[in-house]
Amino acid sequence: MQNSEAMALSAALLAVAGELTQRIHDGVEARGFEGLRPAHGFAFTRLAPGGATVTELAVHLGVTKQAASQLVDEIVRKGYAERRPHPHDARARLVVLTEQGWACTRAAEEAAAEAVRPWVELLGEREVRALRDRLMRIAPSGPIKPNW
Amino acid sequence: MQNSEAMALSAALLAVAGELTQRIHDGVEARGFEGLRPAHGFAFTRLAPGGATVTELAVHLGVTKQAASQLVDEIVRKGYAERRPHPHDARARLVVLTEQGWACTRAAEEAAAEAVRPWVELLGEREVRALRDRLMRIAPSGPIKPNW
DNA sequence: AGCAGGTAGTCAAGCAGCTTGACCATCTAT
DNA sequence: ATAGATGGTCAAGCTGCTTGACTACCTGCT
Repeated sequence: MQNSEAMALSAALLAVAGELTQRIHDGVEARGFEGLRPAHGFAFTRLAPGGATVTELAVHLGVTKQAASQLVDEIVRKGYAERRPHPHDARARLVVLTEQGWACTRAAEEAAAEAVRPWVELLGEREVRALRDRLMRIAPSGPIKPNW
Repeated sequence: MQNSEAMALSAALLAVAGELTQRIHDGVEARGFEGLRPAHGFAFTRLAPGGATVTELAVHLGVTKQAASQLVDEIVRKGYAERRPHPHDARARLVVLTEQGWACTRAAEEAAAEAVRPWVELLGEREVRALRDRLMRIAPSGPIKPNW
């Protein structure tokens, strides 16, 4: 594959990602969850399964644990999560979503579906599923680095 | 398309975009262009065709013109671009890439090709081209908002 | 021609989110 | 039992962005 093709692919991917992020963020706000940034959303996806420690969150977000701790402060203060004692480690605290946190997560899913809808109209559902499958095969499992 | 599917697609897209950004950035650095951030790369793509004014750059990046001006200061100081008088407007200045700026752009293309290579090995060139075509059809023309 | 309002760019101050560094409490391995 | 590693927080500092204010220049209307 030529360099210029690779660059065109990269540019398109980044442009789509940027717009998607914006649309999901706007959709979440429109549903009444304010004062959140996209980084909080990335945190929610890590917290959702069964909670996580600050350090785990820091690894997932690709930031220092101080930054992660500060982010947790914010979402706790706003009522989206709470710190509970960790069941197996007295040093650690398990950060889990509150009911409001779950509601926000569901709102994000709705917003994502809304953001993707124009793609379905343009490409068809079959093509969008194909896109999803290809992306999922090349998606890394490492940290989500939002800082670019 | 279900909400959960849309969310999975979004997550995969953002993860891939994040990793791609990181790889291109690393590749550019490995080729000897240091002290640059991904945002500079987005600026270069706007400057490349025939230069741009600070205000045009600001719109493209989705930031204030003050921030864009500051970014131009940086890449001028580092020798990647220069400010020339605008041919038709004495208020404006046309920011154009220097030879070093072009060299950096070529390095970014090489890095992009390198970053995409594993995808080609995994999916095949035909599939990656299909991915590119789909993404280009849904890519917006608006500002690249790197701040998420 | 001349003036009013809009636009390009810069200077200055402030802020938000991140980093590095230091520290204590607790866990784990020897 | 003790030494080192790990989870978390406090504090200070930096960087890239924002808002606000200003000058120089362009454009359209009278």
